[in-house]
Amino acid sequence: MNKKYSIKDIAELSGVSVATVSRVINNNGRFSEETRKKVLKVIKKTGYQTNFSAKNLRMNKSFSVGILVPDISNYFFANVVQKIEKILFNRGYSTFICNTARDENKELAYLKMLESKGVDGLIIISGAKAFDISKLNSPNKIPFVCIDRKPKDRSNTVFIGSDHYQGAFDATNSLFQAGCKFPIIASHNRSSSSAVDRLNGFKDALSKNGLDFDSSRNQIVITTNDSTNAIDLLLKENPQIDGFFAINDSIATNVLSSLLRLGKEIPKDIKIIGFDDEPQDIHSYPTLSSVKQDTDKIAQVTVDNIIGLIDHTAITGESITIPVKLIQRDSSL
Amino acid sequence: MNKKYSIKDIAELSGVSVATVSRVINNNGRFSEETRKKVLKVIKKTGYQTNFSAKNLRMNKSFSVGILVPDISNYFFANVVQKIEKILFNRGYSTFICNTARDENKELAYLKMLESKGVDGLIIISGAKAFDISKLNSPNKIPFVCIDRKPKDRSNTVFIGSDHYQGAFDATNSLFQAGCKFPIIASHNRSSSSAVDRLNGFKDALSKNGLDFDSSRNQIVITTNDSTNAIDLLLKENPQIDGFFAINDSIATNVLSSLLRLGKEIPKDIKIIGFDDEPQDIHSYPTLSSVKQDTDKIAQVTVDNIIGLIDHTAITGESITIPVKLIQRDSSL
DNA sequence: TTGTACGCGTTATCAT
DNA sequence: ATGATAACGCGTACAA
Repeated sequence: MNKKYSIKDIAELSGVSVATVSRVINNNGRFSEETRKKVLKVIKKTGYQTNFSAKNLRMNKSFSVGILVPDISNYFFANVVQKIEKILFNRGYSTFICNTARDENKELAYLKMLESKGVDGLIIISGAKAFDISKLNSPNKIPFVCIDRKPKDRSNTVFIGSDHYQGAFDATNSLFQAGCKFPIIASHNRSSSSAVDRLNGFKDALSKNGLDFDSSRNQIVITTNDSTNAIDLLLKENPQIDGFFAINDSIATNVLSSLLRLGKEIPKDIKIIGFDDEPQDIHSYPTLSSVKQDTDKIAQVTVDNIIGLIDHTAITGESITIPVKLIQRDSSL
Repeated sequence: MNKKYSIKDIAELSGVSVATVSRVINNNGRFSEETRKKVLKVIKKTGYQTNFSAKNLRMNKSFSVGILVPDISNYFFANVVQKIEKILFNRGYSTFICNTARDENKELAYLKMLESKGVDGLIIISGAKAFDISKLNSPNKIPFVCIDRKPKDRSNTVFIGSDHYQGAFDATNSLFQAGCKFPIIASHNRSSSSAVDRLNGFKDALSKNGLDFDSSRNQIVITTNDSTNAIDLLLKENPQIDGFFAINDSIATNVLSSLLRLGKEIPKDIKIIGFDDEPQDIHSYPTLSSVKQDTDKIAQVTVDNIIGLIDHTAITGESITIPVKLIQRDSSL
């Protein structure tokens, strides 16, 4: 087993000073090609690696960022976090991924820890409604970007989100185009800015097609794992219902299975479109239509902006909307 | 905005030396109750937080661990990682979650980075078949535990895995008990120790019920998103097939939708059981039976062991098997 | 082009 | 019970 080498060891082994080694490693200052080769050779031979604790301390920079995410086992979140982490790694940053479980106290605890660890930047995914960076001690010090849920004050951050409104609008509109006369929206009981946007898109698509939104007839809130009874009731009261726009794919599959259980034929009797384009959508029967968020783009834009903020090459106050795409499958044809 | 306080500032503000402040913070050495109160008061007022870069440098310990995971958007992995991260955080450790995408080069790159960042321990989830910690520079220095996939050499690590064999055996056996005469296994084309264990469990359940395993008739390897044709073919050749044990839920739903597409009735004509108990199993139609891994237990045991190894209160060489549980739903009744 | 010396914030050792 | 100080590994201003 090898021992752990420090920059001092490298200096001694290559017969130069630590300053020179440092310069070679970081390509700073000037040095002869000869010493460069000599030093690099020793580094290679010894397998020397930078001690980041020392470097961080000296430079007051950690080459790491923190990501706050509500639930990493949610497909959309996992997907975008994964892509962000990959891009960050390729750009020399490592990532603390923190699962807040939608708990504001946890969020704060994580933020303090991340601040203490000296992260250079923060990525907040769908944070608490009242997300407030000012709870931290060095508020103006740590730059942060927000994804998915609009923060209260957008002036000191960059906001990146999908075009939830347009996605909902397109999905609902396509239900009409496929022949639906009375589509409704199936949602959960959490209120996030994305959920609000999706609801608005649904409403506007309704009115564009000559219908007024009535929450008692055009909306169902799914709160249980088996919503068969609730849906049965609603359908009995409103037999004209012939389409569902679900606020996410989990609710869409929930609705789908309930409808099948009630003997409905999909898409003949009732059509369904979900949101997020989860992998299993192609394995449901019938296959599930869904609105796909561009997680590649979201991740790329997020990393560009957080690193930009860290390097002072980007500015806050921006609000970036990423287009979405409706994926038509059997459930809405 | 507050400035950033160092231990030196706290010392000055409370009229003691930095040494005393350090002692109070870490509850080391001895100090009067009076100074303790005084110092803590200043800390509270200033919002002082430890600078971990400095602490790490001094103590040669980072209070952080790295997790290598093949694919965080896989439900099982996301779930166990999430729980591990939570427990670690509660025990004062932060976590670098690294997505290796089943790429050995990436795995190595991550390991080097983590080593450089000075992580105190490593958690390897389902790592490369040839996972070899000796590629690192300080091999004997960083303790690690392995989850899910058995490492080549188990003597210098702790291995933690579900009882895949028993899960597969129970699932297959329950198919027989539900009336199946000729169940087959649906698998993917990756070979992992867990996949091998599950296959063996399936085989043994077969022979216990008087059948010999024949890979051309008792096994189908799913490689595409739509396996309808392949399944159709196999069913035509072997009309006696009346049950599927799928190696995971993704393949199970894939098979399920194909069978429905082929006009089969589930579970009347053919019964299905999957593996991992993913959330959407209860939203498929019919609901999907599955073998549930105890991710709570896995996470807890993992953290106990890695911290144990770090603190030298645990030893390597152990192999811990976590029981699984068959969840019966409509697809196999 | 290269070397010396200092400081980053913390903990630990040795005094007092 | 408390204080002074060395040491951790690194980057850099300044000197040579």
